[in-house]
Amino acid sequence: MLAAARKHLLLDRLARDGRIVAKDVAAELGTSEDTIRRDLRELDAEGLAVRVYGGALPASPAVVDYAARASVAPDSKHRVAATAARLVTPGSTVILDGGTTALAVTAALPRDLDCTVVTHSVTVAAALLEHRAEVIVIGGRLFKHSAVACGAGAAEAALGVSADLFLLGVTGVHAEAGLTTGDADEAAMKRTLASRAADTYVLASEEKIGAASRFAVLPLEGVTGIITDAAAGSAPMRALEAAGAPIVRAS
Amino acid sequence: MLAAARKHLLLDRLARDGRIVAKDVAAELGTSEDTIRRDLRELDAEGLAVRVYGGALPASPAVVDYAARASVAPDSKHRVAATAARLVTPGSTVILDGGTTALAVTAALPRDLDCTVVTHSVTVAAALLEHRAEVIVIGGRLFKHSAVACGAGAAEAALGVSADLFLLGVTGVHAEAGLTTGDADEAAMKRTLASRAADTYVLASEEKIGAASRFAVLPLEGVTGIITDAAAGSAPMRALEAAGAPIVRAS
DNA sequence: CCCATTCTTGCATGTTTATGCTTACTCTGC
DNA sequence: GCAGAGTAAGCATAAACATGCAAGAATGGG
Repeated sequence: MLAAARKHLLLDRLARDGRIVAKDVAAELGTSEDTIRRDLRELDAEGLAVRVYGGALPASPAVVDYAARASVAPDSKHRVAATAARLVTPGSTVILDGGTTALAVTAALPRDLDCTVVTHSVTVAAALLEHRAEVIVIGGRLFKHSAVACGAGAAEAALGVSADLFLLGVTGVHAEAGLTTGDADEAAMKRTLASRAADTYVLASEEKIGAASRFAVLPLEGVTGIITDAAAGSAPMRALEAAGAPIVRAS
Repeated sequence: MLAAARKHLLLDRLARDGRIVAKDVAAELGTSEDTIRRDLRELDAEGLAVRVYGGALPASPAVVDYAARASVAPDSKHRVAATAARLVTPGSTVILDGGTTALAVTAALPRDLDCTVVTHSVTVAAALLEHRAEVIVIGGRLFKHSAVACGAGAAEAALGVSADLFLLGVTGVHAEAGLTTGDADEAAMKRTLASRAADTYVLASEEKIGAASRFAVLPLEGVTGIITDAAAGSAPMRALEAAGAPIVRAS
C-alpha cells in the first residue's frame, strides 16, 4: 500500500470516526503500528491531525479542509516554515500572512511561545487558537480563494498595527518580476502589511522560485530576506542571486 | 478508549449536564474511578473544569463551550441551526455569532445561497469558505475560548455594519436572568451586534433553556425570536412562556 | 539494463506513559 | 466526632512510544 494512500485513509477515518486508534488501524491494514505512528506524527506536523497517546484526533476542521486542498509537497514548505518560525522571538509582534505556507508556520510555532500574532487569514487565526500567543485578527471582506480579509476596511485596520516582523507569502519570486501574487487587492494588502513591520521575510517554498504572477507585491530588495530551500545551483536561484535578492537558506 | 477522547467526553458531559459525578462516569466508561479523577484533576489544572468533592463542575461557561467544540453536535443543535438557516433569504445580510450552534448554522446554509454573512468568529468564517456567500470578517483581539474577535476594535468595526438579521448564540436562556453568556466582553459585543440588525434571533439548543451564565446580553423581549426545540411542556419552557419570551419552535 | 542511492518499512532497543490497585489521609453529613 | 464516601500518592504492570538499524522496494543516472 502506498504511503500517500494510507495517509488519505487515515484522514478519512479521522473525519468519519473522529479518532484513530493506532493499534486497530495497523491490524486492519496489515502494517506495523510503527508505520501508522510515523504517519500520524507526520500528519500532526502538517497540522492535519492532533497526535495523542494511542492514536490521533482531528485537528480543527476548518484547518484540515483548507490544508488538504493544497495537497502539495509539504517538505519544502515545512522547512521554510520551520526556519521562519525561528525568527519569532518571545515578546515580539509578528504579522502572519495567509496561505498554506503561513499555515505551516503556525504548526512550527511553539505552542507556549508568548508573542503577538497579527493576521488577516481566518485559517491562520483558527490554527492559533490552541497557542498561547495573543492573536489579533484583521477583519474585512473575505477572499475565498486564499481565506484572507482584504479590501479598504482591512487595509485601514492594518494601518493601526506596528510589528517587529512580517512573514509574507507570495505565489512568485522572480529575478525580474520580483515578488508577485495572483490578486490585485491581495497584493495591495501585502504591501500595506509590509509597511507596518520593521522586517519582512518572504516564505518562498521551492515551487515559488522562478515563478511570477500578475500582480507585483514588492521588489526583491524591498524585503529583509527571502526564506527558501530551493537548490542553490538551479537557474532561477542563480538569477535571483545575481539580481541581489537577499536569500536566506532554510534548514 | 483514547485518553484524550475521554477528556473530550468529560468536557462534553460538563457542558451538557453542568456537572460530573466521578463514580457514574467511571462505571459508564468501564474505567476505574481513579482514572476519571486523574482526568478531572488535569482538566482542572488546565482551567477547563473545577474539581469538587465527588466530581467536577464547569469552569467559566465560555471556556467549556469552546473546549467542547470538537465534540459531536447533538441533534438539538442541528434542528435549531436548520430552522435558523431558513431565515436567511437570498440577497440579505446576516450577522452570524460565534459558538458551536452558529457553526452548525453554516453547515445548514445552502452552499449556493447568495447572501452576505458578517461574523466575528474565525471558525465560522473558515467554515463559510466554500459557500457562495460574501463573508465579512469583523477583526479584533481574538478571544481564544470562543474563537471570536472582541474588544474595542471589534466593536468599532461592528458599528459600520447594517444587517437584516442577527443570529445570536448564548449560553443561557432563563426566564428571569434573560439571555446570558460567560464573558463580559463577549456580552458587550453581542449587544453591539444586535443593535446593528433589524431582527435578532437567538440560537437556543436544548441545553441552554433554563440555564443562566454570569453576564447579561439582552432581556428576553429584546430579541425578535428565540429558536429552540426544547420540549414545550418542561418547567423552564413554561417559565419562559409565562415571562413572555418570543419562542420560535425549531423543526 | 544495471548499479548506486534513496526511501520506506518493520523490528529490536530502551524509555515513557497510562492505568488500576493499595494504602493512608480528608472531607461531608449526620 | 464518627462513619462512610471520596481522595491523593505511591507502586507495579502493561501498553505505547521514539529511535536506531537493517532489509527490501523504488528511483534515477549511467
